[in-house]
Amino acid sequence: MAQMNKDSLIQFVQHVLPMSGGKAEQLVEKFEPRKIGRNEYLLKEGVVCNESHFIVEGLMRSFIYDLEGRDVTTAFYSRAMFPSDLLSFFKRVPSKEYIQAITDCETWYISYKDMQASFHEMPEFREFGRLNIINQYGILKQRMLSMLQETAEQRYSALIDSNQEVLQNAPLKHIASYLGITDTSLSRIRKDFIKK
Amino acid sequence: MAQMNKDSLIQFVQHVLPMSGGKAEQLVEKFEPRKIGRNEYLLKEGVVCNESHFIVEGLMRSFIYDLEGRDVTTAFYSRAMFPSDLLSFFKRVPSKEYIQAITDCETWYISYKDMQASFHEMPEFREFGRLNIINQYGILKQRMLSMLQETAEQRYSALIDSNQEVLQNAPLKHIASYLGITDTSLSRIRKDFIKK
DNA sequence: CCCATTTCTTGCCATATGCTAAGCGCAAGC
DNA sequence: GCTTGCGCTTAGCATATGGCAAGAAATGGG
Repeated sequence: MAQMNKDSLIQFVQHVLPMSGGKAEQLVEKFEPRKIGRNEYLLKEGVVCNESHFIVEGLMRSFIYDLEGRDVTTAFYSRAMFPSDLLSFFKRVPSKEYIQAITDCETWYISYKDMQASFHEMPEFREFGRLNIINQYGILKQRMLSMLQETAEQRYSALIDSNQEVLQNAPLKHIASYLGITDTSLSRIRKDFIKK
Repeated sequence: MAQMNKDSLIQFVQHVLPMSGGKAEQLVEKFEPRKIGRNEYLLKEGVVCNESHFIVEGLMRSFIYDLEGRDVTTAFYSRAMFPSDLLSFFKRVPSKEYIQAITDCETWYISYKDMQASFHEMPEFREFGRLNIINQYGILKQRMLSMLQETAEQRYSALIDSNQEVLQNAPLKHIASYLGITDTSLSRIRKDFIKK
């Protein structure tokens, strides 16, 4: 396997918490490369999430089965994002959701054990970790707001503006459940959309 | 002003991260009491959130004005919750939302500066802080899921089951915008609900 | 290459929710 | 006591979305 390049991860760390390149390299020292094939699972329901992945290339989604057995997409993850069940990872409880690769993916990952060790050894890592969680929270909150304020069509419009990759690779029904509507409705919305 | 009792805060800390009572007392040493009157603002848009409050008694809500100028309730906060704009507090950016007391409130609060100091001095405080943020994330995620999967009526039902205090003190229009519907719709849902 | 499956679209009708406006009850202030 | 404003309900109609089903189009596996 060709040696993967850590640059995107290092740049991401520096973007979250400004620091020297050398320090950033030190922070990500424990991250290991991984390739995940299309349709492969990164995490399954009932399992404690034990790794934190950073996506270099590819697209993933997380989903759950609701009470009626419907597959509900809870998030999409593409380049420079961390697909994981934060609750499961940090609280060491079984995951309630699945995470699956939509396309072939390449990631850098670190185990829970190594992350805890780095938390203890490097104050910058702690700070990076905290800011990263806060950012996840911010993303989720923004999405919550869009559910409260916007129509399904507006949410769809925002999604294709912000993440073309999802549109091109994820099947319509997964996008629909992510937006909180049915695939039928999304198909109609898309039709109206083309006219404009 | 009568001396407020720190027990509920101490118990909360121990609940989030099990530790001895003495250790817990040490953790919350920097928290100061505060009384907030009905309708008073804890935080306003454009201001950097500088304090983290723990509610001992009372009810608050956070809200924003959307692009059309509508008042949208983003959260309710009651006993043992932390009303704050996490993003503003930890990233030191201006808040996008308001936080206002619905009833007279009593809180224990700590300043950003003191919290940072405690983070550096006490590993347990760091761990408590991280778990606390993760828990906030979990609450938000759960609410996101309810928006994706449940009808407005189911969300209303869940709210009155879990937080009677909101129902009794918050005006219907604020509950409605929190649920993502109009006050008209909520009034109808409530009517249907009584029949059952 | 063919078959089976999945994905997407569309039509029909039902239901949920929004918008506007009217009306009622209640509490605050003059 | 009266007015005013607010909170809540209700009605009529418009729009958005869902449920179901059929069929077309694309995809994948042998």
